[in-house]
Amino acid sequence: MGTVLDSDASPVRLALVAEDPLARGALSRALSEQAGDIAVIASGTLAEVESSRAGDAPDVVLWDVGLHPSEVGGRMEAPELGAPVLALVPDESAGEGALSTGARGLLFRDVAPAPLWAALRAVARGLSVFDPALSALRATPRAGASASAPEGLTPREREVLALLAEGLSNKAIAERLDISEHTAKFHVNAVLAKLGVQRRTEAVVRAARMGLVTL
Amino acid sequence: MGTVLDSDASPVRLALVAEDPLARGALSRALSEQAGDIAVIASGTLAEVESSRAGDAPDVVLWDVGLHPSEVGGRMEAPELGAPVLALVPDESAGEGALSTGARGLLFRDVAPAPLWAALRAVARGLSVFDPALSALRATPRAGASASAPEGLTPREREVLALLAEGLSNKAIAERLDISEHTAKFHVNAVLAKLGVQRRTEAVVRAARMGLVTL
DNA sequence: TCCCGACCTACCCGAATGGCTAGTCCCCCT
DNA sequence: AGGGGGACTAGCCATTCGGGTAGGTCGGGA
Repeated sequence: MGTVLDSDASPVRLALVAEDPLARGALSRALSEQAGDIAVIASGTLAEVESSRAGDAPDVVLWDVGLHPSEVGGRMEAPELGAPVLALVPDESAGEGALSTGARGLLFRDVAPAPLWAALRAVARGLSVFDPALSALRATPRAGASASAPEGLTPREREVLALLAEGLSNKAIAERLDISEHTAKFHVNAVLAKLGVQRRTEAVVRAARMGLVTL
Repeated sequence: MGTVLDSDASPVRLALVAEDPLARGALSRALSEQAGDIAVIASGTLAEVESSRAGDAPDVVLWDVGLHPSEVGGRMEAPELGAPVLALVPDESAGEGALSTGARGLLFRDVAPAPLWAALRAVARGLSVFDPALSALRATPRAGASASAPEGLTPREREVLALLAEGLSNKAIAERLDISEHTAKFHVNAVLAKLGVQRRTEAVVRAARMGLVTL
């Protein structure tokens, strides 16, 4: 942070951390298709990136925790590279772990490119960024209250439920998830069925009562 | 989403809401110095912007709650312009209030330009953005936050709102209140209008957040 | 007295919703 | 290799919603 000019134009220097080469490649490729104000200065597994640390530290670390973060080992080990970490998680449970390791932001792994770029820049500027569906985790100790039935609900359905709780219409949900309105309806129906209700409003109320979503 | 290019290049359409003309001017000026991918399509006080709503809705609302949001009146009234709201608050206490009105992001008023741009883009993409010092909020069970405005809502409307929060259809509400379905719709519409929402689900969420109903 | 607000009823119409059936990928598990 | 499940797309159809407009009654305050 210094001159006036660096305010926005200065490229964001990014360190990309992912154990899975495939995921790393996909992210790296997607990143490179960017206008150019995001520069990948390091990429590799956690060990690789931490060792290859060449003089200049990144502005932000994009950390893909992978599909099965729990299998990796006892606890999740977050990158420690002197920069805020934006974690990509497969689901809510992984989000808790990532947060506890100090992640500054939390997005789902399948986030669309545009939001990802925006999030990276925001985190690089020192902000915290969350997917709305994950923002409930913030500082929430999650007192084992998971009790309810997240089971039965697939990840996609939980995602839809979260948007449902935002009061979005099917069309809006479709746009947000970048799927067809038909599919959005499909998922909404699945949620309604699994929650045993007829109306989306009911679904939101029940979900809120069960702690599936945070209003 | 279609081409690669639209992913990030598409300009963000912003509505700027601030009661204080000075603050508005400062923000507006700062905004205009931007590269150009943020277009201010509306600017003014809450009332002004909400009324001048010209056809196309913004992608994001930048809302400056001012220096003394508590003095304004009993409760904070958030912009409801069909877009996620990024609130600029003077301190943590104001943050709680802003959150309870549904703000999607929370930054301090004196945030630097760069983080602000980044945050605006992220919120426009559907993400939640917080200043790290504020991200711990939300966990607080909206202590004094309730206080809200049962005023504005007539007794009958509050009654309808309660049934709305049960997920009842217009017909069901009509039967429960022993009035015609037409009348039920009438009251529901009144509630929607007074809460500033389009969908009954939204109404329930907002009402819950404001403490008007208990889920 | 007259006006106003709360409350109630009614009709029209386009959009949204939910319910149903059906089909395609893809991946995992047996 | 085959089965099953999740994610996605699709069309059809009846109902519900939401918005707008246009009334009606009643009680209280100006």
